[in-house]
Amino acid sequence: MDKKQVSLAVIRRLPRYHRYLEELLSNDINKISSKELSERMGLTASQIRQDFNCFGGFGQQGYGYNVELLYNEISEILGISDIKRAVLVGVGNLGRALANNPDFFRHGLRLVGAFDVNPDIVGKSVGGCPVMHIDAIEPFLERNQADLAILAVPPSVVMAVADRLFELGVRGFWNFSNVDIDIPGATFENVHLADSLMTLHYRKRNNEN
Amino acid sequence: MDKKQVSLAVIRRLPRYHRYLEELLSNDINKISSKELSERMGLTASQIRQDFNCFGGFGQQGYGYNVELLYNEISEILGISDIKRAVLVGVGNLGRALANNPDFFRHGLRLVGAFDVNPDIVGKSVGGCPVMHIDAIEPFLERNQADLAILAVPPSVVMAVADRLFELGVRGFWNFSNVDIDIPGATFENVHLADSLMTLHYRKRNNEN
DNA sequence: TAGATTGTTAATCGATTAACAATC
DNA sequence: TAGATTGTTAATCGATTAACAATC
Repeated sequence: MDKKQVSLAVIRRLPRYHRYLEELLSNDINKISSKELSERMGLTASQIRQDFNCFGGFGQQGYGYNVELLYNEISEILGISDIKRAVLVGVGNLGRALANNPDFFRHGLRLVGAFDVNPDIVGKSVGGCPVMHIDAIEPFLERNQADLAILAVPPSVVMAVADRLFELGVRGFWNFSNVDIDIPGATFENVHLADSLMTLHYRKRNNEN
Repeated sequence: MDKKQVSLAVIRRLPRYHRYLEELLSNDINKISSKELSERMGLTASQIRQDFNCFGGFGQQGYGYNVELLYNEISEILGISDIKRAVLVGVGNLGRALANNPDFFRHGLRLVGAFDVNPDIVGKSVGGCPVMHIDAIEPFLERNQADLAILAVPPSVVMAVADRLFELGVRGFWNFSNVDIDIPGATFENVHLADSLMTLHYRKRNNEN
C-alpha cells in the first residue's frame, strides 16, 4: 500500500503535529506554511515538509497548508476516529487513572472490560466498566472482541497476561508494567515512566535540554 | 566535566540497561559480555560498547563486564540514589497514581508536597503527603526546597503553573499535561500518553514492529 | 600462551537539513 | 505576472554498525 515504510521517527511526530494543528484550528487559523509551523513547533520547515510528504502532498505551492485539511489527513493516518475497543488488565492506581482519562476517549479508545485479581476490586467499577476477575477474560473475549489491551499489572505477571491475551486474539498492547515485551505478530507500546523520570533527572543534573 | 556531550539517544537507553542489569543481578549472574547482553536486549554488541564508553571503560578485555560494577556505575550516572524532592501539582486520577507508584520511590523520588485547587481534595492526603491548596505553594517552597515538580494539571493551566514554580526555584519538571513546555534554564520531560496511544494504534494497523 | 572480548577507529546507514525547480 | 511556498532531490550530519588492534 505505502510506497515505502515510514520511519518510526516520523510516526512519533504525527501526534505532535496533530496537537499543534488542533490548537491552530481552535484559534481559527485556517492556513499555515511549513515555515510558520516550524517556528511554533521548534522543528525545521524542511523536516515538516518531508514528514508530510511521506503520506502524499497535502499542501499547495505558493500558499501553504490548509489547517483543517491537514488536520483531517493526519487524524485519518493516525486512525483517531477509529473506535479502539480496549480491555484494561490491572485495576490499581495507574490502571484506574488510565481508565478514567477522558483524553484517551477523545482519541477513539473505548474501554469494554476491566480485569483484576484482587477480590476487593473485582465487582467494583472503573471508567464505566465493571471490574471482573481475570479468569473471566476467556469467556469475555469470546463474546466481546477487543483490539487493544492496557496492561497495568505488576512486572512479574505481565508476560503471562500478555501471552494469555494474545492467545485470545488481542494484537495490540499498551504496556505500563515497565517491562519490555514483544510477541511476534502483535504490536507493543511499552511505556516506561520510571525511565522517563531517570532521564529527566540526568538531564537536569547535566543542564542539557 | 564530560569530554563531550552525550547524545540523548544514549541517555534514553541508560535506564533500559539499568533494568536489564538489575534483572541479571537478581538472577545472580555476575559477568556479562556485550554480545550476551545484546542478545537479551535486542541491540548490537557494538552499540552497547559504544554507549558504555561514552562514560568511560567499565569492562575488562577478554572477560566482559562485571554486572554489579556496571550496574553501580549506571546507577551513579543516572543519579538513582540521589534523593529528588518533588512536589505534585494536580491531584486527579493520574496525579494520585503517580504519587502512589512505589517504583518511582525506588528510584530516589520523594514526594514532599501535593497541591490542587479542588476543595474536595485539599485537606486529604496522597502518597503520604497532605494535599494543600495551590496558593499555599509559595510559602511552602520558601520553607521546603523541591528539585522536581510533577505536573498533572489540565493543559489550559499548565503553563501558568510551570512559570509560577520556576519563579520559586523549581528547575525540573515532569509534565503529564500533554502540552510541550520549555522554559530556558529548566529541564522538562514532557510525557504524552495520548501520543503513545496513537502511535500504538498506527503501528498496529500498519503491522510494523 | 591462546582465546576472548573490550575500547576505539573507520565505514555505513539513515535521518535531517539545504537547495531549488515546479507551480499555485 | 511576480511572489510565495511546496514537493523533491541532493548534501550534510549524526547515529549505528563493522572491524580490528589492544589487552586481559
